[in-house]
Amino acid sequence: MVRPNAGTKGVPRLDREVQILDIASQQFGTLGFAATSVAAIAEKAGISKPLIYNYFGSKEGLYEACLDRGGAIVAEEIERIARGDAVGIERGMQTLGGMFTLLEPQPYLWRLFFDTTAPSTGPIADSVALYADRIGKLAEEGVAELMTLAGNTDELDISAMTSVWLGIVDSLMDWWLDHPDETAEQMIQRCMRLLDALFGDHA
Amino acid sequence: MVRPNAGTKGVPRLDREVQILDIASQQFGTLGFAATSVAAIAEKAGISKPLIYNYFGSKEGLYEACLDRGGAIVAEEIERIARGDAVGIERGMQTLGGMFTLLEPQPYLWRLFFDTTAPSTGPIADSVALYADRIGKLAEEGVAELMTLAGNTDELDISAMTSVWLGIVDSLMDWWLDHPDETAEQMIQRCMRLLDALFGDHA
DNA sequence: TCTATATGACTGTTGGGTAAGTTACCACAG
DNA sequence: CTGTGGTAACTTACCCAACAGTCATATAGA
Repeated sequence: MVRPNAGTKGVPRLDREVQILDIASQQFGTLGFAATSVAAIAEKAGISKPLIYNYFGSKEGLYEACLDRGGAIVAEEIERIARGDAVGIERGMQTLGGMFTLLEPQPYLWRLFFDTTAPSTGPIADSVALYADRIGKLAEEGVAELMTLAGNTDELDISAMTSVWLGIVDSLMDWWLDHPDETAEQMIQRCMRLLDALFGDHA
Repeated sequence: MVRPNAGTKGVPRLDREVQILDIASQQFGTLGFAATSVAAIAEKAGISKPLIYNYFGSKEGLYEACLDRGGAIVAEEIERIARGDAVGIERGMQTLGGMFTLLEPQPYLWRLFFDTTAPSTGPIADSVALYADRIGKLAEEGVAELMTLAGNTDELDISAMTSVWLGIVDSLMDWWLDHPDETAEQMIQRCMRLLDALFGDHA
């Protein structure tokens, strides 16, 4: 039987993997794990489904690979900023700015770590937890610092405030996805203005 | 053929509908639309799947019914508070308090309106949009008020701030779901303390 | 007997995952 | 400079489980 396209493209595995990860990250990040189909990713990449399974083993394996690639750069950037000497709100703003700059071409990467439709058990949950924890830990550390300065060291308060902070970052990333023409710099300026509106000396 | 249970329960339709809506709302609200299966709802209710289809027509119809029931009370409460004379942060805190009190037994109801796994086209999207808009409009109105007081009337700024505000409510509801022993009153007190930590006169 | 309440058993589709084979290319023996 | 065998890249066609949705039928009570 004639299979006119089998094996004829000759794209090296590593190149193909990068291409697949780019497309998969975008799909997972915008639609969520559950709503993303492997077949759709294959079609967007112009290849067949089995090639993806050959390279990544399973849908979860593919998601994990996306996480590993995206998580590394995001966590490193946040850690870099955490090593600086900014504290409280200032540290928060620096972190936000770092995220905007880092994720300028692909704000959806942020959502990989907090996708509620990802499986909550199995190896993927561990992997998600790893990065979510790594990011969450740093967030919690920053929040705890701020709260301590304000004289509040209640653990549940800190936990709730961390959740709120991550929710704020989340919603800003969502908003950015809905306004793709905004540059990172514009987002940073906008956040400054929002902060001003909250903390400026008005009644 | 023997069907020992068919038609023997004699539960009036309205009672059954309420029971189904209770269970469905909880499942949709905690797992999301996509991850919830009608069969699972039927099993939890101790009835069969066709009865649900008989009463609600489709999975989307069931979701819509959940929305209508939940949306009505949530939107009304927010509107009630909006009619009051609180403005700015104060109005925000009152709204939060109202939500906590209203949703004390079922914080997951909040998530029905902002479920990203719900279909984005068709009648369900309209229904979701209806309530999300109704809630979003009031949020935007409150945010615009606050921003105007601070001298900022930029539309995109207001849009972003509204998104952040809804994200804050969202993350507090999520946190509450993870800490089911907290009472509404405790949540309100906690939010007060978080607000203090942010706006108190510390360095 | 008529109607509301209810069900077991089915269908069709979607989507994750797989088996088996095809094509191109490269290394190397003759 | 040719065959020949191994391997990497790739595909078609399929399997199977989960799940939305349906049909025909059964029970109980007015």
